[in-house]
Amino acid sequence: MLVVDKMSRVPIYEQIEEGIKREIITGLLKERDQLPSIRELSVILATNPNTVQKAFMELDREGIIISTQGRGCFVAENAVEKIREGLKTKIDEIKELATELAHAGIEEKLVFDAVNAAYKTNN
Amino acid sequence: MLVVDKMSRVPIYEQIEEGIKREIITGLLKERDQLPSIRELSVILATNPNTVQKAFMELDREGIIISTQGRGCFVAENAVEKIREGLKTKIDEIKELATELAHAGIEEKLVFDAVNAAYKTNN
DNA sequence: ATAACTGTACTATGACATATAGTGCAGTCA
DNA sequence: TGACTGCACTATATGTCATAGTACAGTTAT
Repeated sequence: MLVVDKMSRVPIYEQIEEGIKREIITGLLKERDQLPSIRELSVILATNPNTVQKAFMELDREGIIISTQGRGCFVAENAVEKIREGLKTKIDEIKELATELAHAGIEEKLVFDAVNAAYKTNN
Repeated sequence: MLVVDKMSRVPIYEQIEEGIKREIITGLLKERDQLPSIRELSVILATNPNTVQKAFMELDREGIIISTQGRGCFVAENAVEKIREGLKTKIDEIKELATELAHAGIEEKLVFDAVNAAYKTNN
């Protein structure tokens, strides 16, 4: 279920983006599926339509959803692949964090364990 | 050498914080060393003294530096340890990122390789 | 004591991002 | 035609960040 945390420091529109991506990745939303309308989702999430629109515009720009005036928004054909490509930048983020930890003298094993734990509990 | 990127989305005061921490971790700044004064550093970095002050206040709050009125700011006795403690939260960040990658079906090996590369180039 | 340095504490301002509110227009479809 | 859709605006409020300036208090060397 898609939820947003208004207390979070990460912008609501980004939370919506990530939430949609997650639902697509987990298969809760399938390719070609229709998304709830902007107005509808804004009611569900208790946010402003403009905020949802911003999230959808970004997803459209990334080619993850296709929005057409009058019809609605749909999950793109190759959405999963697109999301996976985007996620690879997260590997760079991990690399950056790992570099800091290496500098700080944190043992590599601790980092490996963390990664392993993440993968063990999500298969 | 401590530098700040004014174009970055990460606040200058945070960049200064991280920069000081890095200089301490790498041994460029040793415990009990005196830091440049707020005004001096603001000139070096071409920023506002208030921005440097904000960074120093935070570092003082974390117990990484000791600032005393009239004397200056000094690297705390156990600064390295304090920084290392703080860095362990970065492991959690890695864990979170790895979880997303796991969900997305990115192979664990790619993540391991990234971590390994980070450690290989920083020993 | 004085001067010159320190950190610290304010106020004020501007820039910017985020979120909200409201209105209107154009496309789609039953 | 009517009810929905996305989309494009303007306007406003808020919060964070950075800058600018002033002032005060503590330390140190002279």
